[in-house]
Amino acid sequence: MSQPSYDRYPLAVTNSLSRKKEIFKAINPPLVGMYLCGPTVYGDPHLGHARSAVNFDVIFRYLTFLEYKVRYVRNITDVGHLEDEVAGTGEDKVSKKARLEKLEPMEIVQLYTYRYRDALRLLNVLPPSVEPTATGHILEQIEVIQSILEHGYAYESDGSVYFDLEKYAQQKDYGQLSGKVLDDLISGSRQTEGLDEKRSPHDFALWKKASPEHIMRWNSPWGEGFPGWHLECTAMSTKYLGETFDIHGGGLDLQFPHHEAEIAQCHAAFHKQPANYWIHHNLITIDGQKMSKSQGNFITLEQLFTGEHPLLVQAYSPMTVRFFILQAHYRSPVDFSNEALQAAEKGLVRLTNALATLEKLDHQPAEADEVLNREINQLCEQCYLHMSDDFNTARLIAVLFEIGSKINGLYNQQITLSSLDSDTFQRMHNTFQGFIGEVLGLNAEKSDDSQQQKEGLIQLLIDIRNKARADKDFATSDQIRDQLKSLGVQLKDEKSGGTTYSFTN
RNA sequence: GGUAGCGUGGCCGAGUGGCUAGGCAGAGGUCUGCAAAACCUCUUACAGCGGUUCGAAUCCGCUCGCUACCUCCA
Repeated sequence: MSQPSYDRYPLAVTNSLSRKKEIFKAINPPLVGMYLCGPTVYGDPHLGHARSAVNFDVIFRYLTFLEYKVRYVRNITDVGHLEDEVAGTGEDKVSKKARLEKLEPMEIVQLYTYRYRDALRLLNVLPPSVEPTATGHILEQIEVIQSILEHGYAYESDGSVYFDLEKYAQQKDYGQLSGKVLDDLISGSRQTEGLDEKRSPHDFALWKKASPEHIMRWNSPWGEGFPGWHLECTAMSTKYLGETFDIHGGGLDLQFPHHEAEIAQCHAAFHKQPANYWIHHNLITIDGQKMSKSQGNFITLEQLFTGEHPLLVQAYSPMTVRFFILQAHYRSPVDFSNEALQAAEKGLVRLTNALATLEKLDHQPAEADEVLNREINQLCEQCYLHMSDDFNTARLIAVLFEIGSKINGLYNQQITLSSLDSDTFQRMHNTFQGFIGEVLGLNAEKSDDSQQQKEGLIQLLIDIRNKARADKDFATSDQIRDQLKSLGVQLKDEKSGGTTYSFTN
């Protein structure tokens, strides 16, 4: 009967293909297919992985919030990602790590896949609908290669298969995503040796012949080998989302060459574009420099959560990190600093305190204040409008702080609670809770048994302290409050005479 | 060199041709046994120089500074 939310709040997304904001139209609503390039699992998850996962988690959550039915595919790269893609001479990243640590490649894959998932769970990132691996889709990748060969955009050379970029660029529109022209690439490329197999240095491998010592190898029509890095995403997105799907995402650093190659492969194999909307999030910098493996300045998530890193003055909770990431728009660069993390930590406390206060409001409508009701309703409306404007979490959070101030005012009785009508109060309640919890995913951890025990103990101390206060034994009451504070529990004496508490770490 | 982008108040970070977010930090106040939290008030910015305009931080040009991609990276 009622129209779905996505019709009421049309979504604008910045499409990297056109470099413009476009109105999002799903191919087959309410279904939405979304693919995100996940990690290559050969090392510990770091801040950059967190940003990618959190940014797209919120996109996934908001689409779902708007009543789309989203199939969200986020892959795990466990083969084919070489150290030097262009020369094709680099070692496979997973293989190299396995060799260095004297482990089987699949042990490396298993170890870092679990670490990645564990870190994301702490960050309250929802699991994707499908999390496929490259090694689990060798057959599909071979099929894509065969299709590209049949269409004449690839060639076999000594047991390897390469994408014929020059031919493709002559006949199709290459470089639409990155704005790069093949001629520039060729003229700007460095001299490389041992490229006899390739017709052009920028032809990329679809299938690589395995050298005798190479461990990760599979049978194929071209002999034993392994798939090229760009290919897996084409094969897996096609399998689970179709030849053309709605949204393809990834980090800005993947735009070229990875995503450009995906577009070329898809056109060459299926004569279709893979995705209607390409969404790229910006990267995290540290002291203004890109965080990267090669610079050695990256901070792993474990280090961030424990504080054990030379650059960190303290530990930061996963929710603080999540909030820090979401305070900036996904297309803006984010520079890491302790000051910024600390500010985020405090801001998050303010927001979650307001959320707790909301639950304490006992609303009994009386005479309505129209100005106030209109104001609250407008704030609620803005939450949708900002998120529907290219997932602007920064503006959403600003509005949530404003609603939080209203909630505090209502609780302090500086604003008359009864002057809100029932609909407005309900809407404020659902919007505030929904956007903080369901959309931004900033909800506090669920309480378990030990949590309940802890809360019982705190309540006991509060009772003892309040008795001391009633007896004007402030030495005792202050001692309880000070010691609880040093344990990370902040007591607050309310005007009404009761005492509440919150956790400060 | 080619391509893309950025420069906002003490800090972080939105946004936009006129209504000039938000958070953190700082100052003062209300409340409180004292605190904490909350609330109120204050500090008012858009690199520089030109141009378009009734009006620009927002559009255009130039200058300076910074970053990313063009090699692997989220």
